[in-house]
Amino acid sequence: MPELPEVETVRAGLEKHVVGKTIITTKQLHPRALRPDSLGPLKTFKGAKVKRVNRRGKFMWLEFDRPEVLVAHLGMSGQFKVQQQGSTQEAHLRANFALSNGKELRFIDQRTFGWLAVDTLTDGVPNLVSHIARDPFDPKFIKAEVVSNIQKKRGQIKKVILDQEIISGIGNIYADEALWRAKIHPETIASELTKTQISNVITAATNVMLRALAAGGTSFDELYINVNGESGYFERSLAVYGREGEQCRRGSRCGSKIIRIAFANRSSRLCPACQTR
DNA sequence: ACTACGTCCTGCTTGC
DNA sequence: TGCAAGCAGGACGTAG
Repeated sequence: MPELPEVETVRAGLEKHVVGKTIITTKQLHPRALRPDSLGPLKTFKGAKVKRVNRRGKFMWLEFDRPEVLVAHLGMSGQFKVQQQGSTQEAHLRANFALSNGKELRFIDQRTFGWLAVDTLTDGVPNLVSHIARDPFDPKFIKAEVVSNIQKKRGQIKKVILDQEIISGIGNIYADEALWRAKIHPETIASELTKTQISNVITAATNVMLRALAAGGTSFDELYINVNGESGYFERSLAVYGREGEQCRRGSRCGSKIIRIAFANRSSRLCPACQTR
């Protein structure tokens, strides 16, 4: 599942492979590939030259030599690939942009939770992204402010850190990992935590995402952009996600097994010994 | 204003 | 063996 590290890997890949290229033709292959509130069709970008690729949380956008930007969210299964023009089409190809260098930028999305949109910027951020909070890697992210905002919330801490309007970039996997690292039970009410505990959660989330980013970056294929959330990091370093029934990795003192509990129609994974309420 | 839940979707896994 | 139910999950709309 693309969370911040995966989206950042895609952003960096796009930056490397499409900045400076001009979009020659566009093709939308699925009705939901474009958000209904998009300011226009994909062909808005015909003849546009890519200037830069930006990101906030899990949202990214391409900027061109014109006011319109292409906003993208990968949803659950979205991918970008840069392939040779005319090469075999992927099964779930949703949109295609022919580039000036003989390649194609392809948006692929099996479960169609992802989307593209034409938008414009206000103060450097697309209007569709203006409600999203800064992520921990944003130079203007102010940790003390976020800690303060989190402490005002009456909801469960996991719900709060998944709220993209409070802190962005964290998804279900990194939320579980961060809470395990900070030894906080996901159902703890945010306002009942100390500032230090909340600060520890944010630090843990930042660190776990940094490590994932490093792993994703090294496994990045030079020839095309392909991120499906399955970087080597997932198999080696996750402490709780996908590890229910297995031993807690807290070292020799904790012999507990990772459990799974229901959370908002989904699941949380945690160590019942390390993460008490 | 805030919270909780349903909805969108496809493919893999589980269980009868 | 075959089929249906369960599960995965981000963001948003709506109901309470």
